[in-house]
Amino acid sequence: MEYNFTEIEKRVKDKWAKEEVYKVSNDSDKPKCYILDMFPYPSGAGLHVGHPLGYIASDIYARYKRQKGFNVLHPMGFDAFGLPAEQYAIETGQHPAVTTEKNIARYREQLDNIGFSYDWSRAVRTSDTGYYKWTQWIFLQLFHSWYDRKQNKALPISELIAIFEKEGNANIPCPGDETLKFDSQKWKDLSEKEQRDNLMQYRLAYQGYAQVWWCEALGTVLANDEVVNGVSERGGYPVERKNMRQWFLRITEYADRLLTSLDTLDWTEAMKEMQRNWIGKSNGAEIMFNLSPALSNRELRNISLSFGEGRGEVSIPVFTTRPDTIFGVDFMVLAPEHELVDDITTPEQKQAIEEYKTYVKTRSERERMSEVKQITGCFTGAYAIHPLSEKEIPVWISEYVLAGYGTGAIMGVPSGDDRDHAFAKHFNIPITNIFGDRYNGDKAYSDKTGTIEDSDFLTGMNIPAATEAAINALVDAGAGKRKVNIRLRDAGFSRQRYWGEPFPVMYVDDIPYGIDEPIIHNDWHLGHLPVELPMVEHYKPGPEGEGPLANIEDWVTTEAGQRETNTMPGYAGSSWYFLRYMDPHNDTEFASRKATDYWNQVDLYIGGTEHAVGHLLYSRMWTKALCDLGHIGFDEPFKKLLNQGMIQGQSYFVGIAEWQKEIEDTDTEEIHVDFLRSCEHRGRNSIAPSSPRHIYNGLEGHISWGSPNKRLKYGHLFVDTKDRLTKSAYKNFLDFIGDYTAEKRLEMAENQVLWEEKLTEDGEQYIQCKMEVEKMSKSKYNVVNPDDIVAQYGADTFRMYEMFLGPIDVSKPWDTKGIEGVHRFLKKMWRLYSDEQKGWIVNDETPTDDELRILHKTVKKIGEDIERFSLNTSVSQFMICVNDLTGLNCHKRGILEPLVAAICPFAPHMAEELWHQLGHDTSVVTAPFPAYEERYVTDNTKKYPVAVNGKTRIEMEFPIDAEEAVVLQEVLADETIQKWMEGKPVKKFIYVRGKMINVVA
RNA sequence: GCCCUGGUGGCGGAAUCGGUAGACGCGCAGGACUUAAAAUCCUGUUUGCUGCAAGGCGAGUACGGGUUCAAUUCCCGUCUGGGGCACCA
Repeated sequence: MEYNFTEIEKRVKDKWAKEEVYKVSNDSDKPKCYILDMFPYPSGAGLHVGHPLGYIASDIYARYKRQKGFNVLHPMGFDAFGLPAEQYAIETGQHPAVTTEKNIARYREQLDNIGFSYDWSRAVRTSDTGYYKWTQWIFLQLFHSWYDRKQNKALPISELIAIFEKEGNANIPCPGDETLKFDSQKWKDLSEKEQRDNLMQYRLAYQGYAQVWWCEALGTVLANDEVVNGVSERGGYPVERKNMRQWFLRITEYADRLLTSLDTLDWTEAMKEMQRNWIGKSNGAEIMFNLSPALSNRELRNISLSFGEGRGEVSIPVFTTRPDTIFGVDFMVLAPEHELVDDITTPEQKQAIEEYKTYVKTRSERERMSEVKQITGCFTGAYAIHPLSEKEIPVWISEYVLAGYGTGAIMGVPSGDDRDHAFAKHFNIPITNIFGDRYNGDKAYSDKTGTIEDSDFLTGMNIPAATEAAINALVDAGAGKRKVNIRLRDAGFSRQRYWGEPFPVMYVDDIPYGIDEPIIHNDWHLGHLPVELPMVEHYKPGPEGEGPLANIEDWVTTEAGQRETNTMPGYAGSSWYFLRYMDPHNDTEFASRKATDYWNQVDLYIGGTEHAVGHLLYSRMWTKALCDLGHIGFDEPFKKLLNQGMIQGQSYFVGIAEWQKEIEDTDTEEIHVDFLRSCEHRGRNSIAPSSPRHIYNGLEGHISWGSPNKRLKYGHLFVDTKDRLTKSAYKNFLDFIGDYTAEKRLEMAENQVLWEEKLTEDGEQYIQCKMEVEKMSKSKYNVVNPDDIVAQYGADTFRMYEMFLGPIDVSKPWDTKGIEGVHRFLKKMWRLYSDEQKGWIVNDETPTDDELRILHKTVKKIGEDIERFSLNTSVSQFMICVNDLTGLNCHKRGILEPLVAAICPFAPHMAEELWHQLGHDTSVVTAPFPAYEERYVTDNTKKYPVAVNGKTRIEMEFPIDAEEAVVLQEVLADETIQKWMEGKPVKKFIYVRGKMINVVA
């Protein structure tokens, strides 16, 4: 019987479903193992071959662990709220719930097709009310909490109120507003609104202001993704930054813990490094620059900031990591949004500053950070006084200083910082050199070595010493303090959108309350979770850029108060979903403490690096907060993290031909290669210089091919192995596109294509295409659907091929060319068990030592490879094993039965079928992973490469336990070795047991 | 721009802790079986020089340096592909 994968896989899948083999219990004597995939966002494009890469790897690991005797939790679900569904709703009028449902059904089908061992009874979707009820509940816990910096943990806000009533906030610095100070009496005298405003400055979920992309024409707030080249993607309307009241999560309070507990995690160093950089903790100083009273706006005298208060002037704080360069300050730069800009600008500069600010409103943060060559800025007319030298320093604004980072102002040290240097050069600001000969006037000296020069009392000191001395002097002068800065910002948690979790918040007299607070909860039926997302007729934004929910008057206005109309962002649901899988149907808690204690941390989490700082940082914070508040017993969600690389698509491009008639040299005419009509234009045409003579429509002319920059849609389906589109493939392409009548297609294929001069090996005309590797995406017409591959080769081949492509953490383009080899391997393995003519051929003969060695070495390597996630080499090892056993003509049960159990994680369908045919009633899924015996995997001799002076010359065989003296003697006796020694004495003899031998002459 | 990461035959990749570079697979070339095809099997396949041949000599892991008896692996610099940069998920 031959390997009929279609029939086998169907039968096996039905069996698994019927017997519920993947159902996981929370009660087990076995050790637990929690293996999780980052759940997908179910987009309309469906699953493509890139998605399953990580899923297959985790599935192999999960199946392996299960066979190794663990109780394995391996769930899957859907991150179902999000912008694309809403965008699609805006375009087509279909409700996101409907399209999301459809997309999830499609994903589920595609996932099932690949044979994953998920316990689907535990599946979650973030958009289900039964799920987001608990997302809202967690939000309320954060809202009702504050962060105690002394105990280093989140505590209920009620405890904070008790402290305020007793002693005010003297001992509790306010994270939201450093200047906020009150004693117990003052607290008690505050109105309800004032008290709650103050509490808001402490809450872990709080309201503040943030800039968003505002599009006047669309009347809506846009995501970064929806802004392309400074205009809205939809419609191309102008956009600008606008300040809006938003919800935030106070993740900055967790910065230190997020940083230090990274050390407890088994993540790649790169991933930890990215998180460390994102948190961006740096030591330095905050330095106050007072405005020069003589030269700055006199009305300012009454304005003052917290620090530097009492100096009677306006002061601008800056943060710097290089206080040692304080005498190199030649100018100051404020972020254009800085709150003091309007106040300090002189009347003469007012107009210029306003114009500049208008320009900056159109710029994204990304552009402002990355476009370093384009230097812009504007002088405010104000001057600051250097805190130590008392020199006057011009105050500028520029887009390269961001409002959200540090204090939103910097001291410009052009001789020591590249961007400051470029700025000073561009605006002709004189540069003070504080690095002596190391600054040459052309390029800033930004190295952190050497001494500081021409800097008063710092002159001659090295950088650490100068840093200390500078800080001390600034502190003495009352103009500075030591400061630790973090780059991490509080996370914006509101979206002016429809398709997300509604906030469990109501406004009473414009004061936001959690709906579980007495004012809402006690008197009305409204105080219960979930706050369900209401149905809407349309997705138009509300007034003033509010979300679509603001349009539903009946919903917004309740007896208890006005509802919050923002919704939560995509990462809300995904920040805690790993907990829900542990107890997915619990309707009294987000998950029982028993369940979270049992499953505990995720033992292995697999997903893409694109989530390195977003999702992974927020879910770590949520976990810590839930732990602090006593809801779970661990404060890190993902013990081990593995990143899968991206599978990219192959896109094909063709050049447009330009044809120049022989008769009139100047008159060029573009040849209408009609299929190019279905190609998307990309970039500019450039005409190749060569112009071979060509006959087209009976006229002779010159042809020049443009550079290949027209996208050949779905090119990957039609080109041959040499990236050529042949005439016959072109006909298929036309049929596939289906835009033309059959006659027209024939006409196009026959007459309207300019084929290359040469023919293929098979004598066919063709066009040479150019392949480029791009992200696999529907919009690039290069997606490959796993269903097609599974239909053609089977799920087992697909699984093994995805693994065989290379290490899971490396990105690579999808290429089907090698899949035949993997498929051939499975067929070859099948033939060890079943012959096409003879049928089942497994016998009960006693295995030979050679056969046992092959098996045991394979089992050992597979186990080790899975443990270190080197799944591509596992596949190779199976191939070697099957090749060897085929060579030995081995059909023995003693060898082949363990082999089935070993390949089960990779090719579960085939394994199940063979297992059954081997006579087992139970599923192979529960069969123990075979053990290996040491005696079959160790060799007692080793063929050593023998090198002279590092160059390998011969191979010599020695017992594995050979003594060095014996080896030395034999090696030196060898003729070839003697020849290469050229009679010189042995300087050094290197014998690494089991590895190699090197003689140094 | 900043942070992270990759670069090895015609192609995907292997070499796990510094120890024989190119395992395994694809592709290609030649052959066997077959009326034929499919399927299957066998041989060769980094490159240059040399040899009738077995073989021999040299070069080679993006590029340029360095450390070492020995470097794909460690260090410094350069080029280049990919991901992220706070409202795509």
